[in-house]
Amino acid sequence: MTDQYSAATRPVGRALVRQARPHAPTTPRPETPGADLGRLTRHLGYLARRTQIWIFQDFIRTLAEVDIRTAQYSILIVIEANPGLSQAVLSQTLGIERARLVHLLDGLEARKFVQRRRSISDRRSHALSLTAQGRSALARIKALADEHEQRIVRRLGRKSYKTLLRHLAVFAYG
Amino acid sequence: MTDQYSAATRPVGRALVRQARPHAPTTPRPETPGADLGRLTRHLGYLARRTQIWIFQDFIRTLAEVDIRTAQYSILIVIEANPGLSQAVLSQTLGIERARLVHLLDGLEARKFVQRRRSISDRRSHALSLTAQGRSALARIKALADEHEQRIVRRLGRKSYKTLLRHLAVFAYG
DNA sequence: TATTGTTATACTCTATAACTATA
DNA sequence: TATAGTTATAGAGTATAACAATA
Repeated sequence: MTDQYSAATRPVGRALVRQARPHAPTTPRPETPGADLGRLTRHLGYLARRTQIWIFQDFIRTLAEVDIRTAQYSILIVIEANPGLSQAVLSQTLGIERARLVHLLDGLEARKFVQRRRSISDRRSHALSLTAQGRSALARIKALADEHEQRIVRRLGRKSYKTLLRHLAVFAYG
Repeated sequence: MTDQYSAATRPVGRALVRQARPHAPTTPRPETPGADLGRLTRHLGYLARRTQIWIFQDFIRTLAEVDIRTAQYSILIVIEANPGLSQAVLSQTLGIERARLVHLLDGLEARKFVQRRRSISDRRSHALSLTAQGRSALARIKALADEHEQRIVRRLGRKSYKTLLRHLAVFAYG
């Protein structure tokens, strides 16, 4: 499912609001809420959701120029770190449904960022790898992702940022 | 949009896996990933996303018996804290699109948890409030939500939990 | 029999536009 | 003109089932 406590996305830069891009942020802003949130502010899930939305909005805006969104980014990074891995393992690693992964990889393959080759050891599975073009694109993509991350660091302060990175790790691995 | 770095939901209790409930968790598990996540573990957005998914799964499972999901819960709580507020303000407060809010309120009204009355001051808007039945249901709902929250506290440890609550607040308000 | 990748379907949520009734 | 609530539609993401090829 991935339901929501609150939901929605947000415009930060005004230049991008009301843009042609489908699903670009335009919605009600989380900040300075018009009414009392009650006990929601005592739910970690609510805060995690608002945080995730805020960060993803910034990520998407920052990487709009290379037309890469979060799921695509995570796929490129994991393939880079594990060349030759199968779709099944990639699906398991990122928690993306294998059915959905098919379409995401179709898109990245059409853009010549990713290659699917038949595995020699198990001919049912595909060995995934980045193309030269994919590696080259990824350099720029990572630079933009770093820019994005630095914006978050500035927003939180380095100390708070580090603290969060450390304490949230339990949910992502280990 | 609300795109994703990684995505997906997860079964925690095995009893509920492969259940009839639509969109119940069944997907690949984040924990013990099969491959290297690379720099993803250094992105706060990735960690926030995995955290949100983990927590929402637990919330949905815990409140399945009262058939309340995260968005519905947040609406009930904010109406309770701000009786008489309008849909516009509720939308702004929670960051839920007003178009979507209409359907969510339709459902809660059909269950007699929520009431829409014409505002006297501005006849365009609705004054929202809980019904007696809604208040009574909310007592049970809150108890289950507290149970859920305590499970997160146990998972993280109270100190880590408190730290996260404090540091994530910046994204949700202020 | 079980797994890999694929296709298909249904449901949820997000983004937008257009409409009505009020202001 | 503008705003509140509503309706409708399209795009993204999630959950499932079923199928072909392979193990």
